[in-house]
Amino acid sequence: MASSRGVRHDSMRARNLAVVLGEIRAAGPLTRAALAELTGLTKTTVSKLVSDLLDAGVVVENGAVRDGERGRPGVAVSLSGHRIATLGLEVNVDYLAACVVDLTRTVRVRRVRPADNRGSRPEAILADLRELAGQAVADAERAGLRITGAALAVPGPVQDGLLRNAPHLGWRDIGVAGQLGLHDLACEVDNEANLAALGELWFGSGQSDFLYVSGEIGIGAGLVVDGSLFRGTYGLAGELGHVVVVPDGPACRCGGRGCLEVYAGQDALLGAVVPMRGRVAALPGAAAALPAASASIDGLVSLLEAGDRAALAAAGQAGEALGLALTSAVHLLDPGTIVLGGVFARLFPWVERPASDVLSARLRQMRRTPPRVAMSAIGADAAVLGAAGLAMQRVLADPAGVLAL
Amino acid sequence: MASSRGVRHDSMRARNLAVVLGEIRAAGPLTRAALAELTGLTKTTVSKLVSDLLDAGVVVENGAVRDGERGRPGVAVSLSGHRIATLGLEVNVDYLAACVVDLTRTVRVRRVRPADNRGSRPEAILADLRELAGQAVADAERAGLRITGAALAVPGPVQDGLLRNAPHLGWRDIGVAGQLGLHDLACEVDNEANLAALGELWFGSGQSDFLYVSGEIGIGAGLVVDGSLFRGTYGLAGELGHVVVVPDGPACRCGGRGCLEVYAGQDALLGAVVPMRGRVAALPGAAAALPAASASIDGLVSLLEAGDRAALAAAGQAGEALGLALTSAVHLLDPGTIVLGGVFARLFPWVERPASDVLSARLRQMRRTPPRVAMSAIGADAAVLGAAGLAMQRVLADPAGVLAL
DNA sequence: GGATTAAGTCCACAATCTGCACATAATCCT
DNA sequence: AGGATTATGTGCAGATTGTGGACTTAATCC
Repeated sequence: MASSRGVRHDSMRARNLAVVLGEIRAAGPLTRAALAELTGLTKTTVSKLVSDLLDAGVVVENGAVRDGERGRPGVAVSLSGHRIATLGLEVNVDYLAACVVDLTRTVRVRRVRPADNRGSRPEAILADLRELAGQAVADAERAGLRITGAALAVPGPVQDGLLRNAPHLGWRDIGVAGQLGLHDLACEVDNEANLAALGELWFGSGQSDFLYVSGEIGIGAGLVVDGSLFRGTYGLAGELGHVVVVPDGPACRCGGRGCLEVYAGQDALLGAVVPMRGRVAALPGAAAALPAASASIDGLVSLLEAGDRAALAAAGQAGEALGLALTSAVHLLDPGTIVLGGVFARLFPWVERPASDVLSARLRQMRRTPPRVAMSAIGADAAVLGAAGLAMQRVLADPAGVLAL
Repeated sequence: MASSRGVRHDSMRARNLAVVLGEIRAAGPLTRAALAELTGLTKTTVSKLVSDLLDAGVVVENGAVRDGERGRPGVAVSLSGHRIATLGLEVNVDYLAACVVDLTRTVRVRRVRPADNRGSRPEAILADLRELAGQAVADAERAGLRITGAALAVPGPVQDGLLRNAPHLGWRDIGVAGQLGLHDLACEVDNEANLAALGELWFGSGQSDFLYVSGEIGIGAGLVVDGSLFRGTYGLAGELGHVVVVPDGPACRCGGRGCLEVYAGQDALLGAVVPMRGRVAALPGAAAALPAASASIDGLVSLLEAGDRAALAAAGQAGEALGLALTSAVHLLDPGTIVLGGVFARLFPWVERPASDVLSARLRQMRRTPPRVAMSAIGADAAVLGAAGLAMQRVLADPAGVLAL
């Protein structure tokens, strides 16, 4: 219920530019005539707007199309990747990353710097990141791109631009964007899971309604409904990792008991398998520690591929627990489909079946078809890419404002 | 990502009318000068817009205000309850209801007709409801009101205007609005829980961020974020009743096991107390049936007031189970506060404490303050009132379109 | 090669908001 | 009291933007 401002002539024009640009983005190359049809504006107006967009280098004409019968062929316009681009950044536990993405969703620059950021001082890490960002921007500018915005993914909940609590970095209440200090470049900050969901939206399978499950060291999720992110009241929605799976299960670092993270977090997967009552415990040996080879997710995948029994049990249990948490999530959030990312994408062959089975068994009566559980189409870069995508959303939502048209 | 239409002159005006009207609604009586300040429009424009709103009977001038220092006093305008009103309707298991609400949120007409709609034929019930609606509209018209829209609350999930499944009515896939057949009056249909949440928003404690928990025969919830309802992808969000509380608990009618409804639904409260592992079962006698006096919620309240042990245990357990489900809901939905309505409002004194205790124990590390658990300020009419409120939202969102300004 | 069809542009016109001037109505100050 | 001051609300010319129909352009059809 934020008090909204009135519409003036310039905002009318700004809005129409955004509408036209949005239609070009959504429906591929389009002629001016088709745009007039789609937007309800007249051909005259569309012509003028498109002309401005061409001047700004946001769109290009790609030659005549004679898609149909007789009559003068139209000239299709589509997004241009030559001028406008945005910067995505990420701080995570063991690396820093930056990328530059153009309007056509092509990744133009990608830089990753391994680092051990556990328990680090924010100032030092953010100085490193600023340097990395500077390199990425320089690369992009050499390619003739203009960076119009940036966003930063961090491994923890963000409220009002403040990183509340990143347990694995040991950071609390850090005004990240301010300390990063990108000169002249607005930089939004958001949760890794939220931005990874936007990554899936922009660079993934092309759906616009899904719940992205981000299994990194913690487990988070980002819900996309009709192409936009649901953030909840304080921006803290989607904490799938702490959904209750077993009410009197083992303690979780969040203060609760039997959260999803206890059963399907990285610690649980990498050896510290916690039996869910009467299930895994019944499989002899499953509750024991896994062989040493599973000290990393790579190791675990090798064990699973080799058919190691304890590893299979661990993955199966994680899948079941995930299915239980997703059942609650489906009832509460009503996602279109479910996309497993991060660790769960790597473990997909072993995790998907148990999770789907739990989900469909429990949802059978309530929905004719339970949401499909799919694997994320993009890999570990989801969050950085999504950060660039978020910055790009700003351009598309208000090209006039961002580009000073 | 619905393809959006361009802005033309008339839509600019329509939007500005809505902006001005919205500001008057949100910030009480306001002078034209204050409106100009708030909306960013000029005094001239505001004057013209307000003049149209006065002509339409949507707002009234309420005399000069000399709120401050020197200078000519302004004339404040505020919403008028004299002309515009909307109709709220509800079909529920044991009654039909209709109400008429004016722009100032005053309930002008209220009609309830007890009925036993279990396993009934939709045609018959909806014909009764049409009659009731007709009476309410006639009452309103006698009072000089003009009904500009309607909405209908039904006890089950609604998708694309179709009532999917109302287990207690025995209805499946009913195009309710069509069968109701209100001539010339657009009628939206939505879930009882969603509309009760809007009821709380419009007629309750004045907050605009909360999760309304609707404990009727089933348990549902409606999330309001910044004054608007979150519906999920298919309009099925908020099914709190089937959030998993105990993964291997007793079977629920939804096909799942250990859902919240099993522990805190009306059946559970009225005698069929199902022990949650190792908790209630430990209280001797709690798992047994309650005395016969508890065949209704009224009876249960009497027992609780009399200090009946089994009843107290049942309410306490329901509260705990509710707390567990709400924990998951808070992590996923991030509501501002939690408002208990329906049965849980009546049982508030016995249910709130255990629910809050579970919630704060489990959220302690993740949030500085867990969401407050409050009692709904409005009673059993929440859903009908909310239905009228939804119809009113349409008027406020587009006064020009609805009132043909 | 002329008729037909459709895309894109040009130009006069219409809708809406802006900015400033001005009338109005109160308080403040002498 | 009466004039100065201050702020509200309205009238009028002007600016911005979209509209609608006529016109030009470029293709296919016959």
